[in-house]
Amino acid sequence: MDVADRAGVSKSTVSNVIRGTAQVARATRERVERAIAETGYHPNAIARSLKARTSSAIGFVVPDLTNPFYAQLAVGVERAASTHGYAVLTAHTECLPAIEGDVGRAFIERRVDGVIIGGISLGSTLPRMLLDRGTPVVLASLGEIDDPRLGVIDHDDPSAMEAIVDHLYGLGHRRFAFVSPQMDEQAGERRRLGFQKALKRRRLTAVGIDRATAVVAHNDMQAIAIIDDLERRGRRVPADVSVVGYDDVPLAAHSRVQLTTVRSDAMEMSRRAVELLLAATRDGRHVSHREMLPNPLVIRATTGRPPA
Amino acid sequence: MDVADRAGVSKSTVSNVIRGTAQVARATRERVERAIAETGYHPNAIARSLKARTSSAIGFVVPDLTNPFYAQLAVGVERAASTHGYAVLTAHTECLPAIEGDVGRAFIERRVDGVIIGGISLGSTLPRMLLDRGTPVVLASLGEIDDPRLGVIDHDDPSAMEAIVDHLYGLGHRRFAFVSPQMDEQAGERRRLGFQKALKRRRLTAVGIDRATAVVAHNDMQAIAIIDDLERRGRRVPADVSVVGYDDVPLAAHSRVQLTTVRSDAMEMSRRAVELLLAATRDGRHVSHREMLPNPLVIRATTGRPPA
DNA sequence: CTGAAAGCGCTTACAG
DNA sequence: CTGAAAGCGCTTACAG
Repeated sequence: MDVADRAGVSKSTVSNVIRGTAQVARATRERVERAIAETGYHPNAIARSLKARTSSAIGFVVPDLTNPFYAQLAVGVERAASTHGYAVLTAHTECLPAIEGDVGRAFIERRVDGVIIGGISLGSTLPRMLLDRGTPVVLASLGEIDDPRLGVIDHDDPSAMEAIVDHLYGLGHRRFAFVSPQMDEQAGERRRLGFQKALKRRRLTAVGIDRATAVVAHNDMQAIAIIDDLERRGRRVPADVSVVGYDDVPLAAHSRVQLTTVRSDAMEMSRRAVELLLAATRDGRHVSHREMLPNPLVIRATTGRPPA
Repeated sequence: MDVADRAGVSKSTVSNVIRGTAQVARATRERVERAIAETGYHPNAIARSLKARTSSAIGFVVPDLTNPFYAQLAVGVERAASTHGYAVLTAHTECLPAIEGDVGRAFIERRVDGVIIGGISLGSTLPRMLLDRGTPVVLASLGEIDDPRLGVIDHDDPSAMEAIVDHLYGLGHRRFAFVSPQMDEQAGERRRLGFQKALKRRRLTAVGIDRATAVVAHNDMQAIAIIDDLERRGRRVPADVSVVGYDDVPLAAHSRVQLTTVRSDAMEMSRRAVELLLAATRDGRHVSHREMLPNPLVIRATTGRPPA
């Protein structure tokens, strides 16, 4: 109204020039533009959202931003979303069901147009809660949850685990341990299962970490923490124990780390996730689409022959 | 309206029971609550925001989420904000002025109730842009920008730099180099200045990294990258070159890294930042308050005597 | 204790 | 080409 008064027009006209859609006489438009500049007016996105019934915001739920893999996912999501004019509400859950519930409620109340989930607790009800309200959701990197409405961008964890075990077995290892994530993560379960299947195929069963000559971690950050722990207790990596991670975070390639791991492309993953999500949002439907990204084994210097 | 019809009351009454503020007869309240449960109704926060003229959202701008220090800052901000019922809009700027401008505009249009800035470009106009519109802002960890309306939670970078140089000088180093951040960060400048002052006090001037026996990096991630680079080129740390970081990210304590650095407490920093910001928001004023957090030197294994 | 009315700041047919 | 009117889904005095 302030701008309208100053330009001597109605607020409809101001709206028309701002959105640039309707026909507005040149002189009128210029007067309005001048008034906008003079008043430093910025349209109120909240009012626009209320009317439009879309928030132009998406939710992003992540267990732990402190893990560089998730941080990269967050960066990718934010970058892709903002390119399309969407804001992103980030929620840090630590895979705690109570927090996941709160987050779901908050996202629903704020009417996010869609949600990208980077990781959730085992058996989480969050996706269904959202889906049932008509909010599209895509899962990035956390395994199949069985709902056809979901979008899923994922890796082939079982194959990756097979490749890891194959590599280690070829080196001569026979005593393997798997280290699950600290958090009760959905994805953890699937990797562990893949690992066990790969062992079974070779008529092996997992042993405790202290008896193992090869330790497979759920992700890189954990592998790096395990190396720290082993070395503090006087065991050398890889001379005494081989360690394998998962994700290929930037640090994994560092000269002091040189972690053998599985490469995943968080940037590409999040880019695709946003793309699929926004397409669904535009069409007012669920994503209902799944795709796999390649995740090759990267052999570096934390794996070697077992001690004789 | 749906809930109201089902409960046979007006929407005013529904509103009253939801907000729990006005007096509502027991029987009526129960009918309404039942109707809410049956319909799975969730209030529309957008409409509420429009009416209330507050979004219950804060903005968080960060140069690079991939840096664990910033990731921790983000976690702390999100955790503290959600505790108070605020959502956080995260924006990743890479210290690019163009992006900072876009972010500022987006935050203003979305009417965030305040913004926390973890890092911005040198000479950024973002804080003023926000402040001038009446949006409170607090700067975390990036040095003083001269505006009394700002909230500032910071470290004493000059003292930390003095402590670093003192440590190195005591070890016998005389040829120092400083490595600025890749991004054109505000904070980088101040640390560099502190570093130079500390050298000057000892009648020294900085040399290039290849001639230095002691390298001081703007932050840990950079220090870690420098170690990688040096070691790939055959120089040993600390036998040939000492390296010091800044931040004390979790990784700095790792057995394979053991980085000498300056401790900062991102969690505490962000907690305080949110606290100050929300207090200002509630009172409809700017923060206008600054405080320093301690940042002691942590001596680990990347610093030692210079080669003879 | 309950509800009708006004208003938050926009957008969007529609009439002129 | 321009503006009056209705409506998005809430909240909030205020009357009854």
